[in-house]
Amino acid sequence: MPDPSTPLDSVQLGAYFALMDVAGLLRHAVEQQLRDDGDLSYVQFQLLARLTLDSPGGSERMTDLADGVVYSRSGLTYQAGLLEKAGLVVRAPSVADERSVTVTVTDAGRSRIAQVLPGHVEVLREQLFAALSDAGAATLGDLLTPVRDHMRAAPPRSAGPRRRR
Amino acid sequence: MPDPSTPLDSVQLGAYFALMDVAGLLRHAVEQQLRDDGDLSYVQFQLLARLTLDSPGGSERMTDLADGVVYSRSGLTYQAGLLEKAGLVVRAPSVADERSVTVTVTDAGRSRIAQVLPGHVEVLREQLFAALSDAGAATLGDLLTPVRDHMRAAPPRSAGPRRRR
DNA sequence: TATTGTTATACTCTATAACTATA
DNA sequence: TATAGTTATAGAGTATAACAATA
Repeated sequence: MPDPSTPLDSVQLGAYFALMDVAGLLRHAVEQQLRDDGDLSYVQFQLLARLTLDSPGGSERMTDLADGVVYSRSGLTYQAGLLEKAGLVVRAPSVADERSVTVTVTDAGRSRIAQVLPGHVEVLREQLFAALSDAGAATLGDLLTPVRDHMRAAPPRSAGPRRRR
Repeated sequence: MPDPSTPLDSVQLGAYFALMDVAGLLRHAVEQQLRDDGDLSYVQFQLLARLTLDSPGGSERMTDLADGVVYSRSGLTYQAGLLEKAGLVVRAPSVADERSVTVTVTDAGRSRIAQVLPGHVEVLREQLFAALSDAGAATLGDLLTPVRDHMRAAPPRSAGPRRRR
């Protein structure tokens, strides 16, 4: 049961800033690599990777893609539009529900991911795993996966009384 | 000694995506809170927090601030300009080296941080620490602090042979 | 009425390159 | 010459609100 309005202790503070700093630096390095090697933003890489690796048939509805990749619907429309213009995905109305749009990776999209992956892994090895043992990586995943699940489940901040302003 | 061009195993992959997802979601939540409660971006919060909490006399050189907060000099000039326009910091030429500019938090800047901090802590408790024990937070910090140090030390990616393009 | 997705728009942020001034 | 910082500029990304179409 978390206490209400006491400050965080220095251990928690340290974990928070370390997390944000590492992720920020890593994202910066990774954006660079993706842009150089495959002309992709990180969001575009996430979308392509999810369709290529996680999705049956390489297809998914826009709404399902939005959850866990992008934060606004219009942002997803924008990114999907860029991917489609580049020939990496195709959009088509769903058969079951004509309101929905199904996004599908193309062969070009799959090969773009393949093209980018080696350099991506190289950056991760150099930047992240050079200072993180295999056991450390396992622990990190075990710690953060429940956090991700919790954050995805909980409504961001609509509930609760609004603060001063 | 990391192997050259083999793919990452699923444990490492999982840790990587969990890290990026958690940090992305958390940053989103935190940006929202900072904007609502104190009209600050996360970068501005970082700058103010660093000056207020870490710096002797609340002052630091532009160059020193840039390291570890912002990635380009012009980006820092932009953010510092916004903070100065809002009356939260003051810029003045350094006495020792007239090329340098010293940035100093004002009282308004300190009180802005104080104004924003309770809500900030609340978000961290709800989003991050609700799914992370005290021991987990300690472990997380222990794992990520060396990574941060490594990433700050190593040149991002200027060295090494360039990839396909 | 609620949901899916798009569009228009406005804004924030970032980076590159050219430039000034001091060391 | 090298370093510190600013400026101009241009581009990428995001969010909000209004909208159209289907359920």
